[in-house]
Amino acid sequence: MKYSVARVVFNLGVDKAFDYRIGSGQHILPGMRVWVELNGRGRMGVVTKLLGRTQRRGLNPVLEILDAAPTLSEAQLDFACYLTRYYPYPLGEFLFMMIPRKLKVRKTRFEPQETMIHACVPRKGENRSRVTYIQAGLLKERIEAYRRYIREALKEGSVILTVPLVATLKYLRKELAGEFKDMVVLSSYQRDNEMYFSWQHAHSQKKLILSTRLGLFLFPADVRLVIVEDESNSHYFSQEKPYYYFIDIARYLKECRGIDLVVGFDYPSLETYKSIKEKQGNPEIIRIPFDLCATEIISTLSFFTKKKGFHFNNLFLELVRKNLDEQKRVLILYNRRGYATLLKCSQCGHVYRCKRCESVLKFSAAADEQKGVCPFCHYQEDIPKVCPQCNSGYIRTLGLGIERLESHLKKAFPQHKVGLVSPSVPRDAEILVSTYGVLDGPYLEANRPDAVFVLDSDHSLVRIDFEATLQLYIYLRRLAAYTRTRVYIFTLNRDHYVWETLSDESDVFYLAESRLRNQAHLPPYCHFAKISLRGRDEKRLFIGANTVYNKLHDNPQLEVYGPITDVPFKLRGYFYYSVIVKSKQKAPLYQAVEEITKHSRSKATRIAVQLR
DNA sequence: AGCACGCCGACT
DNA sequence: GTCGGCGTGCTC
Repeated sequence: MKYSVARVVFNLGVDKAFDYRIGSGQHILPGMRVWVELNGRGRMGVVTKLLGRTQRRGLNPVLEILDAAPTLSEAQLDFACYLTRYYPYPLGEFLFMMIPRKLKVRKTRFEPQETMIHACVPRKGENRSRVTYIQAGLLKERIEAYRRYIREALKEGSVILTVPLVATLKYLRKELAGEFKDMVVLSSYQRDNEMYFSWQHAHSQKKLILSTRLGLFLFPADVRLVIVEDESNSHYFSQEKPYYYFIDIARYLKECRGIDLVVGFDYPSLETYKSIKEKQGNPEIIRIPFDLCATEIISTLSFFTKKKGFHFNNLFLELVRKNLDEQKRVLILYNRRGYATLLKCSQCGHVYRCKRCESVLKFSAAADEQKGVCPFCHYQEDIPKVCPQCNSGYIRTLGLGIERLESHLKKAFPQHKVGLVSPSVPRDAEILVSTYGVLDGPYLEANRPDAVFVLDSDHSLVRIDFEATLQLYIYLRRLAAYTRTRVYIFTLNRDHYVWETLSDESDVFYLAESRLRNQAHLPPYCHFAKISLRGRDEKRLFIGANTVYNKLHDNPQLEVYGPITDVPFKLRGYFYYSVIVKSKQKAPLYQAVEEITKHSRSKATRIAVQLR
């Protein structure tokens, strides 16, 4: 069969393929990148199919073949098509996510190494594909459990082990390097060339690939097993388009390729909890018993007073002192970065705000650089001593951040070493101060504190987010696993149900949370879409958001809420409104979202969708 | 994604 | 009158 036409897909907003004429002597295979002319300009596209002929006359020629062998395997083309059945994004969007960054740049050629595999490895039989859940309190224990699965799968093909954070990636590499010599690391933090090299290496036979979430898109054709570590971690959510829920992508890859999936966690997401409960796909479940320290809930208005300056309350001081006297290492958690939360002129009351966002600049004195910092876009500004607005008042810093907390602690405990710790700057001291972020990486597990004080547990409950309680529960339980003797939790809401369940079996909390989610029609008991509109003109955006709302409202199968203003409402010069849509059935929701995204293509207001 | 085409308001 | 913003449709 002689092919004379190549069907090409671009990374455009439209879900459409274009046909090009193959010249004599051009050897093209599906999955190759080609350079062609579209609408009068050169463009890179991916060949998805070869055809004998088409109806259309006067096809443009394929100008250049950029690959000596396909950049994308047939398995990847197949998977991209599979994903478009579940997401309202065009095929090209997914195809280009599967190309390493270096090869997305204009006209870079690709000459594969000899060892790279291109042939499509046959799928494993569907009925033989398995899911395994591994629940263990410590990463160390989970890694031990993963070893056996990696070893087995490597006999047949490659293994991808994904982690939510680069810090965890480094830790895992160190742990696994001894046993698995042929290991490749793939992460978006690598430079283009380094990651290109890793990518080529990853596509040779039978490799163990350690990666952040992009690994599931750059998978080699002989992949046999995917392991998703710390499944419920919030870093697995894609922050930009296309929005996806990472564990779903792993599940789709499992179904599409017929491979095995191992899901590891200390505490699962409610989706995963539900699917385990219902024994979906007849999973294998491995539970390693948990070893938790005691937790103490302390009901108090605040851990400090502000009469004539800042004072910690006596109970807090007493408890910290008691632990320090026993030579214990204390960790103090407070979830506000920076020194102060507000910068204000003492004379005219002028408050510093971000130039691009709807936010108040917080004050940071870290690394001895005094700056106003936007908590959302990280815009920075030097703050003068005297107010530029009224030229007379001096600038006051108000509100408590961990940097100021650290300096207060230094004053309260002058005999002891106090230090700030963040996932990126681990440090050793008798009193450590940090935000909750430290719980996401491997740092705390490797540097276990003796006692922990959680000072602002209530803050996390106030968040307008249905995942807030679960998130707090997971953080507190993790703390109890990493801490040697005791976790002290300060709260105003002593009667919140999360406290009652904290020291029970985790099932007690999960059952309570599931019941609430079910009553409130929240995931995993319904399908959920957040349609976000972005635009520079606030009024027009609001009108656009209302149009979206009205369009959806007419559909009796959908529950529609909004439009609501996002947090932050304004970011980097753009305003944000969202419409929330829920539905018992998947089909009507996905169809409605498809309609909305198709018919609202306007330059002034852009739409993004988060589906789950 | 870009670009052309066509519709509408506002202004030398 | 025309200039220009913006919605719509099309690109092999």
